[in-house]
Amino acid sequence: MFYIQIDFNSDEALYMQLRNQIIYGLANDVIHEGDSLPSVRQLADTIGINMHTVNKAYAVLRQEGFVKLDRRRGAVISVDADKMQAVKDLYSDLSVVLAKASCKGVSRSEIHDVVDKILNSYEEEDGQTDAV
Amino acid sequence: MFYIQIDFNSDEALYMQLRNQIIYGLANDVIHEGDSLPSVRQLADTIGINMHTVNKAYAVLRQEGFVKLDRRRGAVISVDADKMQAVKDLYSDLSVVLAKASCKGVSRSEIHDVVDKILNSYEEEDGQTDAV
DNA sequence: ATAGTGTTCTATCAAATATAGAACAAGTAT
DNA sequence: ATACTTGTTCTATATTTGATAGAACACTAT
Repeated sequence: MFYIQIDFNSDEALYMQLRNQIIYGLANDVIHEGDSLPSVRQLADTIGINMHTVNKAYAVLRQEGFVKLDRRRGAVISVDADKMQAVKDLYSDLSVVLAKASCKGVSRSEIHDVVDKILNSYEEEDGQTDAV
Repeated sequence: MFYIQIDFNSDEALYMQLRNQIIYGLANDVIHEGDSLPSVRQLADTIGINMHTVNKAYAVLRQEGFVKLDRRRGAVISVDADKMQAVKDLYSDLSVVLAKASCKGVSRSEIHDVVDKILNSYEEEDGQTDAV
């Protein structure tokens, strides 16, 4: 298990890196709805971090509506697609980022190009690899 | 002085809130190239935080190429528009945000709409207010 | 000279991060 | 039933970050 890359020299918190990696996996169709994530202990052992750090990442993902907890199957991918909330979150997440880019002279069309480039990268990835 | 709003109950660091507010001011044309920012001590006193916290925000803004230090005028807005770097930064800043939105079912066109909505809000603001 | 720039140094306190070990209720496997 | 695994919760500790504070420095403006 599996594709997750953790950078121990990063200034980003380990549990946040882990959360992000799982979201990337979802966006790139490497992880799918209904998949079981490894147990907190197992994943912690695999990537060499503490159980509680993985648990925190899972708790965040649950809070954000990406996983649900099935007592028999552990943490299961179950995306709660609250569209209204998602658009709200997107708006606040983008505001600072776009302001910064705009100040730096990145044009509207260039911003749209970057967005498309990122979105296209999801579809180019093959989603058939059984990663978990 | 002036439009800056700090939320002491936010989980976001004060110096980062301050940095963001100044970038918002730039994007919304409330602060302009060549404007002097208040001194670290003065701004700290105005918004009720420590001098070193303001200094850290200024240091970050300098590091990111938004202000330069003029010994006679203090911190002066001077946007170093390194387009290549700005697009790179935009790309990495957007990757997690867009992955999250994409997982939540926000479509490509909806994302572009949010981007345009944010960018349009900059142009709607009048930039004639002498804020500093 | 006096006062004001940003900056740098030490210091302290609170909070966040990561680690560790132990235990719990619930479910699975044998 | 027994043993094991699931996420979760509790206490505890070490490290780092964020925010505060006071002092001082080199430089500039008046």
